[in-house]
Amino acid sequence: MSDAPAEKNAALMEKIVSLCKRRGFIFQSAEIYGGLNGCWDYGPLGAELKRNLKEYWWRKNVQERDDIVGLDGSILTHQEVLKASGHVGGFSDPMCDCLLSKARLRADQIPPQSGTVHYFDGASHPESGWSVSRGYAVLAKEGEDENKARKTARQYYAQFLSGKQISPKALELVGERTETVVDSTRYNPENGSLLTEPRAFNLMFRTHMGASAEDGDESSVAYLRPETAQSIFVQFKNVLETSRVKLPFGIAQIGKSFRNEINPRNYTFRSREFEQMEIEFFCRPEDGLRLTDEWLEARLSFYEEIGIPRDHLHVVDIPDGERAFYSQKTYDIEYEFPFGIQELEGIAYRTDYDLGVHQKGSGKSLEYFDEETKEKMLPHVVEPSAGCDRTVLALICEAYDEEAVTDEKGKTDTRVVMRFSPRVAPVKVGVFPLLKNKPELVAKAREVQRLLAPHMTVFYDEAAAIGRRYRRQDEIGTPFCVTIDFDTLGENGDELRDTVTLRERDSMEQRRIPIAELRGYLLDRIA
RNA sequence: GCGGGUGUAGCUCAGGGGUAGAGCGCAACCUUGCCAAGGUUGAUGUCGUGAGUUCGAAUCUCAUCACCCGCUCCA
Repeated sequence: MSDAPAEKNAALMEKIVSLCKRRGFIFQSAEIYGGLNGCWDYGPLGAELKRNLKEYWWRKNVQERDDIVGLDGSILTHQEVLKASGHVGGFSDPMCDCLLSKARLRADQIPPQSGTVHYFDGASHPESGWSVSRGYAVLAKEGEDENKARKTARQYYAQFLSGKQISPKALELVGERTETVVDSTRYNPENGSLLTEPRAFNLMFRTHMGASAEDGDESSVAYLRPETAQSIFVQFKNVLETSRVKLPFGIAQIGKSFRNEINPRNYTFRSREFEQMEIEFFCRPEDGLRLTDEWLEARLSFYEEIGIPRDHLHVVDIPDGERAFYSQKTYDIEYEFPFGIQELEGIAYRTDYDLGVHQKGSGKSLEYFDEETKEKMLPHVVEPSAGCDRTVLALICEAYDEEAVTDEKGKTDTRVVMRFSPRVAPVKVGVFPLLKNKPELVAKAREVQRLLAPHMTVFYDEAAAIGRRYRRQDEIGTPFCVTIDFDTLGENGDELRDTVTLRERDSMEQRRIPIAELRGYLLDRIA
């Protein structure tokens, strides 16, 4: 694969990041203090965009359905919840790094090895007077040449030469001694090099409840939730008893989750603090697989409705062996980001695993009683789990467009347009007086602003030339602009009195519309 | 976590041991006029942060933080 498209995409991503900052969509968290790794803040426009996404998701999935109810659970999570769910035990993998090759290995996957360990204190190069003092060890497996271990050690010490023209072969090893070991996992099977101590990568944020809790007080430990799903399972019984819902039904939640990602990357895509939009849809076991397919379709339609076309999405049917052990079916919905095809949402049929572990963990029955069949059963669950910030980023990437426009004089320039669906666009309409030094125009424009503001996000702008104001709105994706001119005031006849210019973002076309029709016209197009 | 790169005005970037630069943008004013128009005026920086070297550091050295690329990781 040529790297030209990759460079082009990196440049595109940089333009998007730059626009997001310049126009107030996304800022780096704590920027004036040097930034906080993996954390981002949404500026005025980003906040509107994200709210529009969340509100539309909630409206479609909760308010417009009678089989899904909402929940807003606490972020601080009881440690027993996450022990039962498997996060406390299974959410951290001890890792070792090879001191020589820098390869990273899972500590629990290193095969035990036996042989002779050669320890060294350091190395020197007598001719130049260079030396390094640093402990190191190499395992020579049974039957292996011990000179190979020394060669490996010289390669290790050679990395400290920092640019000096000295061959590793010319290094003298210092303080060699040997020891026989059996079934050690401290050495890289590939090259015998010593590994770093295994370090646990706990991906959960741990904290202590209570202002006077001590760090060592295990009973005070709580976690910031790594997913919103757990509070849904834990509150399953309460929702069931208070909502009069019957299978199949869902519980939906939008909220922040936290994961100590080893390496946050790709702008807001992999953040340490992020927002999820999750549904746990409970059902009978026999309906699980069918509902998983239905949810996939429903979710693909949703993305289409917010302006992400289906042909920019990829559905991955996660094969056997790659799914979580409790899942019988998992689809990933991926989007073509400039930095690669990456996951937006996972739709997983999780069987009765979650309710099962919490029933066991809490000792409380989470069974559902079916009035018709008189049977008690543990519901299965299908989980459409969407990344809110990832979807916002996808909306931004999808909307970004550069268009060459040629004016009457034949001069060409580039118009940057965020082609947001009007449904999610942070600002719905810009309202401008043609000239700001004419009080009548300003007064009329303010009147139009007041007329529309209760119904949609309006941006009033009187600064600079009218063309510039249009372009400014293009860059933040405002789908419509309204300009009040002297015709509006009736200077050119009663026919045009109280009409305005309505300019459409994508086509740049203008039409004349009476102020009285404005509200209805716009509302029809932004719903 | 490793390797490489970057960090100077809101943005894009130039500069380089001796008073901080450009373009664009931004703000104000003028213009009866609709696609980044023209004119006049103006503001903006701990040169990422901290230490060291130096008479003097944005510039050299070290550390640190953040971002980007590649590995790695991603229940």
